[in-house]
Amino acid sequence: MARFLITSALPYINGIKHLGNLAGSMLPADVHARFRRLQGHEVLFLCATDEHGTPAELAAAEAGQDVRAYCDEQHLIQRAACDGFRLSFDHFGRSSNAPNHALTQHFCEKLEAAGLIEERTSKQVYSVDDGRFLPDRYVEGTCPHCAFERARGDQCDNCGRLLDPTELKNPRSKISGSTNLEVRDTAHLFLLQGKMQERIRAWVDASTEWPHLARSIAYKWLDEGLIDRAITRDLSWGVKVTQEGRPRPGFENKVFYVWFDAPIEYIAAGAEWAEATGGNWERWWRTDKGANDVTYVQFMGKDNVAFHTVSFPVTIMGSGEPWKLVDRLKAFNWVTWYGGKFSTSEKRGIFMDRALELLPSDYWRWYLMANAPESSDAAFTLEQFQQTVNADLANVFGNFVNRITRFGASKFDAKVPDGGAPGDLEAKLAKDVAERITALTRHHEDMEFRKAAAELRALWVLGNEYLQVAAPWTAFKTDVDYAAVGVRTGLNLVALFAILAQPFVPDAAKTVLDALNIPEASRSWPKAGDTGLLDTLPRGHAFTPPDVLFKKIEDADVAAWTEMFGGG
RNA sequence: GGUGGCGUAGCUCAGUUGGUUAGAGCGUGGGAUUCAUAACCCCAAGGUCGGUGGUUCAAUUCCACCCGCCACCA
Repeated sequence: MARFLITSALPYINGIKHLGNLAGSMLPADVHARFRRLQGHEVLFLCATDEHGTPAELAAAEAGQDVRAYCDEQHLIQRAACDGFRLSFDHFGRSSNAPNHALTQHFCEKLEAAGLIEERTSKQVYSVDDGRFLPDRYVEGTCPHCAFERARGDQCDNCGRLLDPTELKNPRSKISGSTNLEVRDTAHLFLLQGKMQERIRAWVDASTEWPHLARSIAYKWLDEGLIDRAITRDLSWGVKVTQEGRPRPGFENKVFYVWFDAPIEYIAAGAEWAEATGGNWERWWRTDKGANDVTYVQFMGKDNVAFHTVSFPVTIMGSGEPWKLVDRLKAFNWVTWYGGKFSTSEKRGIFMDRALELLPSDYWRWYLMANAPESSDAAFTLEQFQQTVNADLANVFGNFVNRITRFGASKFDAKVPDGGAPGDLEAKLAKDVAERITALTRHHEDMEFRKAAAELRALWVLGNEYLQVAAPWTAFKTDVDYAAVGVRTGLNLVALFAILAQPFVPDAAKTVLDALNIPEASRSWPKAGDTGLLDTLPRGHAFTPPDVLFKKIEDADVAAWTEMFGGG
């Protein structure tokens, strides 16, 4: 038994996430967490909403809400959607909660003590009417190079040139449209990442288990040289800046930059979990307090790799304290909607809450993992979704469960039949099943989700192939004992298939295992070398054929959804 | 613009440390079956492995350049 700390990239607070966000971090993290638990390992699976930053403030303003109230509401919405998708977080926290404030301040003070923080003054655009400093991209104006009238303060979308907001002609606030702007001096804390360059490089050198892509991204950043980075902003919503536990002089109206405090929430979510459950979070996060044997696995989208391999490690390692660093990481590409981007504003694509209104979570979970965007972006289309789900879940798995439990119920009184003895056919099946379970287990351990799903499907097919040949419905007429072997083996396969399906389709698996009256203690992952998997159910063990597991998606459904979501 | 990833059957993707007939699922066509959600099972057709050059006895697999898509950085 080992210990696994698993985190998913934190969903940002400004609105419910779409299926692409789900497929790229939260869902695979959940599948992996479930798999490790089933193997008997100890797992702490953490996630949280990332709530600070200007986009949250603007979204709140647009909704006509106070930012705190907005985040409270959005957090609950996202949490409900995560529950609906059966994401089995041990804790789903909030970066705006107290533990993260305390830890963020703690890290900053430790970094300062280590000589990695410097206060610098810079010039920034201040909007008098908005009563606030404006982030670069919230200043709009005319490009000094190409005269494009809607250039952003950081870059001109027309000519592509990088800009400084003070260069813009006729600058205005993107927030209010006000032109009453001034350039003012403002002080900020800078994290001296450059000083950590060699320590980070040595750590990346040693991180040989990372995917090639992750290491090359990290090396690219290191090769270009780490840049000292401002970690505070002139905002009110966020973590206050402190010094020796008190408000830092001159920083009373500033907060930490969201990119600094957000990853710290991974740790703080552990502290929140401890508060809620009485658990010991430091045992998971501090190598001096029991976390030495923990394997830390992170799931994220490809855009986030640099922050997880370089920026956040600078914070953690720079503190000089023995915090747990990532051991294994899994990065995903994007799921696209008919080859294009999901878009909230244009109502393109399906979002988590809407998806659950259409179909149970298992349908989405299966499709998104069987087609996970592992090697490149993966296109989501309703047609492909319909075909995959109908074929894999309804026809191959669901129908297998249905055909054998119904036959067993009608001919053998809904009890696991006695009589007969397994022969060559069953021996061959046992061998094939064992080989595929070995492969399936390896793919889960390697976090190869597409391959794991394909392997699981292949196992289900083995069951159908077996029944086709054993044909207990034919044997029943002439050789009841042989029919009994077929039914008994088939029922054991049902239980086994459901056990193996739990990480991907937990609800359906539970329905099947409940229908077969399989005790909770007997639902764990098979171990290498387990034998007799096809004859574990006691003779006479009663079961109830479950209702149809997966209803098929009809063409009319697809047509209606296409209309609804603007597909194609 | 720089860096990295990707481009393989109608669709979604494996794979090839260079080597006889390039794989899977879906979709399509045919067959078998009736326990089952008109499901399952078997068989078949389908690809000049993005393009152009190069290295090699041999390249889809290595190299160069080009085209297209994606991401990050500037």
